[in-house]
Amino acid sequence: MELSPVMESFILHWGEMGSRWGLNRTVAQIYALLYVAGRPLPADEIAGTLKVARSNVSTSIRELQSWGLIDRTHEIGDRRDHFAAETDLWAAAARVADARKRREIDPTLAALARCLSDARTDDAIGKDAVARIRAMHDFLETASGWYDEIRDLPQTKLETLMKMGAKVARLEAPAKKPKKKKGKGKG
Amino acid sequence: MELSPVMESFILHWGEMGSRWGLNRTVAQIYALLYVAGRPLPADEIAGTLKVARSNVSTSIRELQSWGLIDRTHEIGDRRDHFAAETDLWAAAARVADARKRREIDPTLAALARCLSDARTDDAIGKDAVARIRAMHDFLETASGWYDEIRDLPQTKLETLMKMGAKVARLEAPAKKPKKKKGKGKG
DNA sequence: ATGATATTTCAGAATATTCCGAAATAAGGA
DNA sequence: TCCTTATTTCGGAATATTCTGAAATATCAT
Repeated sequence: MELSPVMESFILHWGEMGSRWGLNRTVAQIYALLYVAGRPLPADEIAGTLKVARSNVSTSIRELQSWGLIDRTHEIGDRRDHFAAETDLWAAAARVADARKRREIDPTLAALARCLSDARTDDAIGKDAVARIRAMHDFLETASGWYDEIRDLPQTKLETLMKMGAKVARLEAPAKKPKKKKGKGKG
Repeated sequence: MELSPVMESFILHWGEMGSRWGLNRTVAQIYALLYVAGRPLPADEIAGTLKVARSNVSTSIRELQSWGLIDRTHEIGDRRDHFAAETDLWAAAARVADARKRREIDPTLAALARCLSDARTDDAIGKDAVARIRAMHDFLETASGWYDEIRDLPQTKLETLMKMGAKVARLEAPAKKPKKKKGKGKG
């Protein structure tokens, strides 16, 4: 596929961004390419356009599939697999978030729980240290639970919720002395 | 500092986790150590406990400071710097989120805006491709704006908001034909 | 079956990141 | 100032990750 200057720039920037979020450059670039392309592309065309090895595309495609970010499609008269990006960005973000939670947060929570259980037979650790580990466990668990609450909301409901959020932000906490409404830090 | 088995396990797991979130292992381990230690430690003690080079601690400390995750303190009669972890996990998470937004999201948004502006003079790119790039830009901008809305909320208000979230989740969207509640993918 | 095309696997090369240790710099006290 | 201690810088070693190209495997048509 022929890349226009802007498409190329888009793909490059997205590759950069992706690599900061745990995907590698090629994986992120492939997603970006499929996203701008707007039509399913076969693996060899991806390799040719991005100038990477065909085998690298194969591996990266597999990774994108494991994140649920692309679909495999077919065209009549063409035996090759074609791949299309998930273009609903809400869905894409939700998939990445889901996957990261499952891969990173959940195992960490389990490890922390194990620490807490082991702490009972560890007589070299102080009560306060255990309390801090518990605080971390509980923090992650709470955040994780909230995530479960909101992950299935469609965009429209999230918008409703966010509007509520703006209101909630303005309700002063009952126990605290209300401070005059001031420019809530805009940036 | 003498590490008990559980403390060691905690530090190791946290290092693992941190490395998946863009911090390197040593950086994450130092944070974990300072977090469980519950008191400020000097750099050489950190190096000794974690068995890493003193210089590595120096570099990692600087990184932790750039994330706003540790404070530098002093003790009388001791010329060395001491470092203490931010133990308020809400604050810590907010700092990391802030920093990542500033370092990753904001520059990406700027790059996308530049793409959109350049697209006007790029006659090789299609209207639909530009529209998709715009969709991505707008998505990030919206998410970014929501983040700004909620980042200053204290935990108590977030809790209120989350309770609302659960309610919002149950309101069916008015415009769309309500689809019979089916097993909303629990896995 | 056989040949043509598509895809995956994998060893090791290329690259990037992390880390150490020596040397340089900074800061305090006599 | 000079000596001592604390910290940082930085070249390159150690390690980890990514990528390639060749070989293996799979799929389909004849």
